[in-house]
Amino acid sequence: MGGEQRRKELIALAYSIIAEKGFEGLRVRDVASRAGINGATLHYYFPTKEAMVQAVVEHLTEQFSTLREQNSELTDPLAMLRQEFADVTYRMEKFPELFIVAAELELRSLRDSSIAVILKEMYQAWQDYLAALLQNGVTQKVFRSDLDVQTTAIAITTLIRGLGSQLGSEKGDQISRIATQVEQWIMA
Amino acid sequence: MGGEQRRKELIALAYSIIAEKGFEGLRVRDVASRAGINGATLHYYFPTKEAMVQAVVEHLTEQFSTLREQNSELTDPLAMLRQEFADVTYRMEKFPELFIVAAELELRSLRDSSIAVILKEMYQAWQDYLAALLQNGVTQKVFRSDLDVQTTAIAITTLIRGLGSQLGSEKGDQISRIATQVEQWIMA
Amino acid sequence: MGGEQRRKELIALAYSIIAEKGFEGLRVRDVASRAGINGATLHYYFPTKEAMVQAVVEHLTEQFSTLREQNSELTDPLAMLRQEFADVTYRMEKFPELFIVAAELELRSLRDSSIAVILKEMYQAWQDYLAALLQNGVTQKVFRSDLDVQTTAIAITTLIRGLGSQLGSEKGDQISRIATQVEQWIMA
Amino acid sequence: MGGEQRRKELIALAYSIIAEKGFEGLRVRDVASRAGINGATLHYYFPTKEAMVQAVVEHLTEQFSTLREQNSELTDPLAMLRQEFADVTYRMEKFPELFIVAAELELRSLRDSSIAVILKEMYQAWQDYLAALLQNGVTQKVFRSDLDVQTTAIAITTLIRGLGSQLGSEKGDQISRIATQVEQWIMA
DNA sequence: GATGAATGAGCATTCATTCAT
DNA sequence: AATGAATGAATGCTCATTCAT
Repeated sequence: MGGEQRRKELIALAYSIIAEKGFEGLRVRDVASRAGINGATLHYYFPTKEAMVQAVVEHLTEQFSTLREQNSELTDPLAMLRQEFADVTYRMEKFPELFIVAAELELRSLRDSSIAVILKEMYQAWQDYLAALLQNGVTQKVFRSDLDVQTTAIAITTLIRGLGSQLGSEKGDQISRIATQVEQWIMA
Repeated sequence: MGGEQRRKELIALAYSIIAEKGFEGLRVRDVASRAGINGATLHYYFPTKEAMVQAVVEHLTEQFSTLREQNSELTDPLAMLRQEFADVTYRMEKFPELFIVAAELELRSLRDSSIAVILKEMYQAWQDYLAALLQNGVTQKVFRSDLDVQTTAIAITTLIRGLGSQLGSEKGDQISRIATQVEQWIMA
Repeated sequence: MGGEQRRKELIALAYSIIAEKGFEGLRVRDVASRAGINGATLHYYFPTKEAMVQAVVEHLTEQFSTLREQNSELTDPLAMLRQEFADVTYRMEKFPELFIVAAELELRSLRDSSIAVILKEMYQAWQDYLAALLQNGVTQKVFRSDLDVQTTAIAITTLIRGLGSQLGSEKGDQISRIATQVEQWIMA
Repeated sequence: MGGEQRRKELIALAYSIIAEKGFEGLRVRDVASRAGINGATLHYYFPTKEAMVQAVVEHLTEQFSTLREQNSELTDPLAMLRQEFADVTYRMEKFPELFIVAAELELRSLRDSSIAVILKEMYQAWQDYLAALLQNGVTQKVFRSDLDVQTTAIAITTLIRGLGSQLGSEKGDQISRIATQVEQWIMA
């Protein structure tokens, strides 16, 4: 449908405006004008600004889970962990908005429980995936036997989330050095 | 000075409002009314809202560097690292706003370079302190010899910053578990 | 167009408020409420108060040059000069705001060069017209041969501008007496 | 008295601010700060802003009548008229604020009858002086016999008032050219 | 005389939202 | 689907004025 297409366009535009200017700088009119439509028309697609934001949240979770689905053929825990870091590095360079918008949403989730729920779910899935991966590595004796997999999963996701929302041109280097460190730490 | 006192009160109030509602929810009028004064009176202390925010930023950096100064008598690297985690845990429980406001500022720093400068300085001091601590530990053979101290310092600060701005009742436990893990990882 | 109509209405209302209360007394809200619309709606037509004022300036120049265009069929210099005074008298009685707003703008032009430019152009055209008229009269020996036409043109326009912004019920008489004097002075 | 001195200083400062920025730009605080005192202190000298403005009006009338008193020894009508133009030229160059503030007040007098009264008195005195001068010249057959002295007096004052509030670097030349013209016109 | 602190009323402007067309 | 026009409720900020000290 043309209508559904436009809706998606609007969501993507709102998404990039949030990345650019934060939630603070998100204006219904701006989203509309970037799409070449009238501000009033936008309300045809979203009854309210809040509804648009909700759609952006959903958009983010989709973006977030896109890559993981494709790498499911790997089985080697270390390779999978490395792939994880590679994914993140790739996304940080290609789609830095992803991390910025995520950070904006995390902050917002402190006051908006509906966002909190969705975000929690999103990050939980990531953590679970990592925890399973790590557990697998422990079982295969690739990773050290005294590893607290749950805590490590939390640590890795938190680390990555934090790195993502920080700025810096040498981000790619940084993350690869951190990846190397983490590997060293958890390897048997 | 009565005037200076009120100024500080206003900064503290703005600070807590930012923690509660984010920058998005910061209203000059709200700060004023919480202080029991007229909105116009606030402009007697701060010519502009932006000036007030700047004062809040300075307030945050002061808050941030308060505790570290007191623990300077320690010399044992491991004890110092543990103290670092203990400090953070203490602050997260007693002054969770600290981390929330910091996270708000981090996001804002993406668009406001004057904030970026101050934050960078603030975190850099922390990282330098940690790096020195870790290096000391490596030299004393308390920490493993293949430790990349710079990267580890970045990892630890990023980890803590990330944990601080996440919510959750069991935060204290989480951080102590992570502390234990990190210890295990970096010890010789 | 309904929209263009309203825009003109707003300009006319701002124009009369300036005539009534001066620039000092011009309030966006007042203009809006006289038009029966919300203050915010006015900003739909003019992005800023300053833009509205600019539109008023343009309105004034249009008003100012309206009559002259109609009298272009006259050729006798004396008749044309008399017509000029008659025009002014007519306008002073029918549209006294014209002169008051013009005087307000003249004062404002001392600090706002964009207004200065427009006013200068407006008055220059008038002076040029008068100078040509006077020169014609000199050539035709209707006016005295030692007449400094440029200076006289300046004197007459300045005189009229000054009279216009002065108040007084007997203005009509005054101007006709002055007209008679000026005639006497410049006639051969 | 030191107090009376300061009062005069404040009036002079308000006077120059009006010349600079118009009534629109007159701020009690600005006047005070230029005098190096607190805005509240100014209210010790003037109960209200309006009272200060009234004092400025009086100041203007004093300024206005200063020069005339000194030239009373002249008796030749033509010399006196020339002196009048010379005075005006001198003032326009040395104290252009005089004419600007006068123009501001003229406009204000349209809405403030108390100012209108004072201004009318001020200009009337000038007109009366000029009318007497002209009448004297007619009697002495220096000026043409068909001169309408009242009207001419009005015309000359209006002309000068108008020239004064117009801007332009070549003002001095302009006024002397006009003076020459007027002389030519009214001489026998 | 002078000031710091406070205030109320007001001001231009912004913004999400509504609705007839 | 789309828009022009409108609105109410805010928002940051200004300013003359007040008053205790």
